[in-house]
Amino acid sequence: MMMGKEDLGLSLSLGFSQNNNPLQLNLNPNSSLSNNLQRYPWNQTFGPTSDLRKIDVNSFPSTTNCEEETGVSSPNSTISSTISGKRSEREGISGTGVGSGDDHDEITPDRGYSRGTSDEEEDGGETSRKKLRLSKDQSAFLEETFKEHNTLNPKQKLALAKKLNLTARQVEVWFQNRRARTKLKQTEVDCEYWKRCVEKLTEENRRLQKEAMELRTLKLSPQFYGQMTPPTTLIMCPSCERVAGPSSSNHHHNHRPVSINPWVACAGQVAHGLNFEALRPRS
DNA sequence: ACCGCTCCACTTATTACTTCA
DNA sequence: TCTGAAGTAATAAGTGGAGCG
Repeated sequence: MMMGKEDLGLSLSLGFSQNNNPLQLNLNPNSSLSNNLQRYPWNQTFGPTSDLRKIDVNSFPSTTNCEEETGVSSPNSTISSTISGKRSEREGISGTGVGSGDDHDEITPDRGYSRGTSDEEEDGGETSRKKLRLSKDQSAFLEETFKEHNTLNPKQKLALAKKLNLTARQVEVWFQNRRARTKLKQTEVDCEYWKRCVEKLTEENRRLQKEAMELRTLKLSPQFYGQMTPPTTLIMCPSCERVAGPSSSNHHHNHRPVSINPWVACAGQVAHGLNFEALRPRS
């Protein structure tokens, strides 16, 4: 809110149909992202043309093999990462990283950060975890990659990591967090949508209740009741589902009584003008 | 059954920023 | 106007569980 943060560039899908969204999020709990994407949709790693536009190289250590240097205690390695069981089991101890052929860039036990600066190294013995802030260029590149594919296969991950001078783990974490942010954002958008639906329905309900009350009043007053036309069956056009009064003989279709389903839209319209399409968030 | 891997949900820690006295 | 503490949002990273091959 008050942050001068760079825009995340969340080109979120604001619609519910997943057909026309650049960044669709499947909120169906039964379908995981990985399933949606058929695991690894982009069959290749980054082409040679996808260069690193202005990556802030100055903020990186000169070596590109930062991940291999990690046998030394990284200034950023933490208690939890050293003590921790699971993660080090997964990525560290085995040391095999991803099972791809890229043996150079495999994840190493400490998952050392790539931007260790001299002042950070001062507290080499420190156990508090230092948090890396990705540079703008790194973030931008990750963001663009994410726009194309929100998951990475191991090769792509490694290639991206190499490109950005990050560890594969950092790239992985970034993508995980990014997916989480996207999902959260989508949830917020959905929430807004349903809130507006409820408001609209409440309003409509109020209106109908008022109308019913008026009708009841009319019915109870004999002077009006006597003049009223007999109760009529609401007639709805089966094709366009518009309510047509019995007198509207000039309607373009044949009429027969059909139950009115207020939820069924006809050409974007819903009975009584309740149009939920209009409430749908747009991207 | 076990293993290695990835993903997600939840959480924590850190950083960058704003506000205010 | 400057300054430092407090508050806040964003986000990198840790952790554990589930699912899959």
